[in-house]
This record gives sequence, C-alpha cells and structure tokens, in this order.
Amino acid sequence: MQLSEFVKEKRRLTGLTQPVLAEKAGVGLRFVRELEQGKETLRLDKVNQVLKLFGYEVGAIPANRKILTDEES
Amino acid sequence: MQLSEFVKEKRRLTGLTQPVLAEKAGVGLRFVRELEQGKETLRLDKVNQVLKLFGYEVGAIPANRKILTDEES
DNA sequence: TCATTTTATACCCTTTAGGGTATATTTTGA
DNA sequence: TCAAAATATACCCTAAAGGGTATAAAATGA
Repeated sequence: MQLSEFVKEKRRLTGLTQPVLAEKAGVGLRFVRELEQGKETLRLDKVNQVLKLFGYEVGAIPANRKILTDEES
Repeated sequence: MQLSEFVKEKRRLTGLTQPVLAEKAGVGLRFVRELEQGKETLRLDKVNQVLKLFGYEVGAIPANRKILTDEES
C-alpha cells in the first residue's frame, strides 16, 4: 500500500477533511494534498507529523510488503 | 529502530562504504551521511533510493514498532 | 436539482535540502 | 605506532519543497 493511500484511508476512517488533518498535524493544506496524491519528494519530517496522528510513523519495510494491521504489529 | 541505524547497519553488513553506497544509490555522499546521522528533514524519494538497495522501502509502520526481519516480512 | 462542502489546481514567495568540494577528525589494520 | 581509509564537519550554490492564497472543479446531501 502506498503512503498516499494509507493516509487517505486513515483520514477518511477518522472522518477528517484535508484542512482539519493539516491543522491537527501542523502542516500546510498543500502538503496534505501532495501527500495524498503520491508526490514522492516530500519531506520525511512532515510525513511523520501526519502519520503520528494515526499512531504510525515512517519506517523501512521490505519492498512489496503490504502494510501491517494494528493486530499484526 | 531508527531509519538512520537501519541504514548504517545494512550498509555495514553489506560491506559498503558511505561513498560507495551513495554512488550505488544515486544520491550524494552528503545525503548518506545526513541519513545515517538521523537528520529528519530528508526527502522521501532520496531515502527510498537508498532503502531500495537493501530491498526495502519507506512505509507507514505502527509507532514504536521494531523493524521486521526478512523472515517476519 | 442546486447550494454547500470538499478537493484540486495554479501562482508567488521564502526557506532549505542536497550536490559538490575542501578540510578535519576518527577509525582501522599492518 | 602511524600511515591509509573512512567518516565528520563546514562552506557555497541551485533547485525546489512547502506555506499561503485564490480560483476551479468535483462530490455530497437535502
């Protein structure tokens, strides 16, 4: 799963809009949009600010591996 | 495990020097050093170029979760 | 259907990531 | 011990990340 899809899904599951997520994460609205659209040149720290809201963070995962569910983690 | 430690360990296990890793990954030497020193404002795509050499990529992992071994993945 | 909400696109602007390179420091092994 | 290799630090420079904002398009639901 792409980071972009992950964020989009988590955001929707929590019922947040992009502006609200941006505000809660302390990043710009522009950033949230680029993140959800799969831009690859994002800054790591900003991505982490967003993932942290969902209890996640950026890490190294084996290539082509699916994301972990909370139960598997 | 931090991304920085992960890269440093993988690099040493494969017997690469920083300059060689940088060259193989297609990033600058400066970048490899900042990555291994835990700089947080790195660009996602550059980190991915490095992780890809070891068969890994950047992904969302539950916070505080240890890295997966290849067997667990 | 149509107004409201949400998301996407486009622009300007400031800050800085990261490349290169030079120098200093540390590590390593002979 | 000490020369060679590896790593760390410091500098300049350019491209672009990302914030803000304005506008357009799309989605939602009453």
